[in-house]
Amino acid sequence: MATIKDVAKQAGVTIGTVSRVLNNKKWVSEDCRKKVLVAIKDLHYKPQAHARRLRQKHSRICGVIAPHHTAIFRSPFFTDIMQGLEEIAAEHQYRLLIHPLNETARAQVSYRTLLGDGSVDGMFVLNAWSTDASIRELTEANVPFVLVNGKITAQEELPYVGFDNRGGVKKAIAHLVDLGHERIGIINGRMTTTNALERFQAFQEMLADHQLEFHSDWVADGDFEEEGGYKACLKILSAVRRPSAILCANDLMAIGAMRALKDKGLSVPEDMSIVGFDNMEEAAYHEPALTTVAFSAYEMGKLAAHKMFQMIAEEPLVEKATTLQAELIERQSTKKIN
Amino acid sequence: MATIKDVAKQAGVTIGTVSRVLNNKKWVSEDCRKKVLVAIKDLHYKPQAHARRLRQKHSRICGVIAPHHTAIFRSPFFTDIMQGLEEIAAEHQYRLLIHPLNETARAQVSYRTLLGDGSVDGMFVLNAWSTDASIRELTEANVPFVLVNGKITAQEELPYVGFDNRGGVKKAIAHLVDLGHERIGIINGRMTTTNALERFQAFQEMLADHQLEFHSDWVADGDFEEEGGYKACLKILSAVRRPSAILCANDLMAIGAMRALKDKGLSVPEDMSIVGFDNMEEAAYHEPALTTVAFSAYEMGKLAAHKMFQMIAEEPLVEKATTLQAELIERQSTKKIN
DNA sequence: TCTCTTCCGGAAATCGTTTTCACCATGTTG
DNA sequence: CAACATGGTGAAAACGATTTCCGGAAGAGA
Repeated sequence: MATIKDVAKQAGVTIGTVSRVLNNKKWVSEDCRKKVLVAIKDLHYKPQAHARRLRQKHSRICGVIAPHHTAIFRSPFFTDIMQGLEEIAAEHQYRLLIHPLNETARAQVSYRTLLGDGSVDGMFVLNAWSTDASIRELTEANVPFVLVNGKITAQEELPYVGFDNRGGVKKAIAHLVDLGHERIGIINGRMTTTNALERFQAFQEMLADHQLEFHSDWVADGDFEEEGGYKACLKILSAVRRPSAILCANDLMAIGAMRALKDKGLSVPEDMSIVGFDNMEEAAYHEPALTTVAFSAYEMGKLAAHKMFQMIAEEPLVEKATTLQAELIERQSTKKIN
Repeated sequence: MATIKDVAKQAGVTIGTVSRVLNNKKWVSEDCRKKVLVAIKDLHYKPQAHARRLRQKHSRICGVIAPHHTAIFRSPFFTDIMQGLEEIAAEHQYRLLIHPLNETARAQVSYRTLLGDGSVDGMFVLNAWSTDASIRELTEANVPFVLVNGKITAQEELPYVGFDNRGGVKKAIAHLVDLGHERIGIINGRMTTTNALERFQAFQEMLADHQLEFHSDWVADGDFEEEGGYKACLKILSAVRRPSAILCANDLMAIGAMRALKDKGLSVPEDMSIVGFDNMEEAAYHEPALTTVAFSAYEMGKLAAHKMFQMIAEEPLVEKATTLQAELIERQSTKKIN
């Protein structure tokens, strides 16, 4: 490996001069610059990243971590976020360092440890749990970070990008009310997540706003999984009085719920209207096509990255927490009630 | 930020001693070790990664690059590979550095530049094109690398992990022959990729083996996309004599092909048998369920990572190129011919 | 008591850069 | 002509760790 010394010797100058050429600094004669450039090319010289970073105190690398998930690459949701992060990172010539977490590491992830070693200029924290107090370590680490699609319930406002769950639920409920529904149930996601929490809270508020009945028999947890949605739906169907519509906190559970309905001999939307969340690809192909509240995880990733690079550039953040607007996509799984 | 000097001062020892404690070296008294440990904890000290790496010449980081693809996180195929990489990396306490490539960067990616700066201990190259001669730079860079799911057509054998495409095609054709098919068409993927190339070559050979007719009217390119599969199928259907079965180089094209057949009023498998590749999730749900050749991208990722860590440990590779076996999954899209 | 290990701490070199500072020519101004 | 900018260069000091080498103290054996 050629070092800067070799280049200097070859070009007949000192390493200081080589460094100036490398970093496009002023005060290098055209003559000298050329000599150095030739030497660099001849020796296939490439500055050592670590040496450079040691001196410069930054790495052009951002970390990505999802503290509560094992198979980070398995979920289209995560990967959509990362695609957004990646594209904006590329624009800034930054790279993404993925922090794998095995079973033991996840149990006791220390953000101070992860950030304190200076290997990243910033950190994206994906899907943090609302109960994860250790997030607060991030603020002590003195490294910019952005919480994405999951934040802790805390007093202080941390840099955050997420979905406008209230707005989404509002649109969904308004749609169902428009169609004449008065008995509306909900299949929830895991309540440690921000999205599940906010969707459920908004659900309750919207029912109150429309002066609709809230019935605990019409509430079930589905854990954001297809199978969970199936079971949750069965539970709701076992109620003495049934709702006429069910709001599902994501599409996967909605598909599970529709499977349960089919198994029980009920048809969608004739016997039950279903609304999902996320607008995943299968939602459009499903029979019947699923009415759903659409959010873009990809856009969320881009937004998060933009926020990050503002912080890295030490520009003031116009808003600490940003939410993405929801769009209701009406398909065949909801129907006017008679 | 506390440095090793601060810790040394606090503990009343020299930095050499602190370093020995940090790296669990011998010749440190229990007494002294404790003092240092306390100081480290008190000061929230974390060794600077870059300084350490500068000295130690390795980073516990592996790079991941997909030189010919923009949206690396968009394909379940890539992300499955990465999930495999990630899990094995976690076992070795390695992290993954994703190299984003924007339009301009992709055009002139230089592996020498990417690897020469010493920021990664190894590099995974995903889906390299068979025509990409610049891959050869990797060998000069003196950094371990593994080609995954895509290799160049070259004399020398490079470290590679991929699918046993021959075996897969062999099983698919044998299955169709068993069912009595004699006229078999193929919808190809992009021919710059190893998988498409190998699948097509194997297809031709297997036809010859079974002494079946090879007809250029029954061959079409579908670019690995759903829409491409649709168009390619239409092209094949326009032949004067039609095949009775079509092999599709991936499931996405198979689904497109089946859509084209449906549009033309033909039914699968009654009028046409279809075999796909990859066993993507939708293949099982599709109506009719798709018979397909199953490969596991996830396993491929794990295998690639294992190979990588063998190389990093400087153990001799038992085999340079490894291929994953295929499994034929028979579903409803193929049928015995009368 | 002397010497020879054995065990451990401290000083200094090193990794490969960037950055600061000093210096020397030149040319410019008072 | 003195004083003073100014552009170009080299020498050396960081950056924060690891690693090597040296030497002192303690303990053992003669």
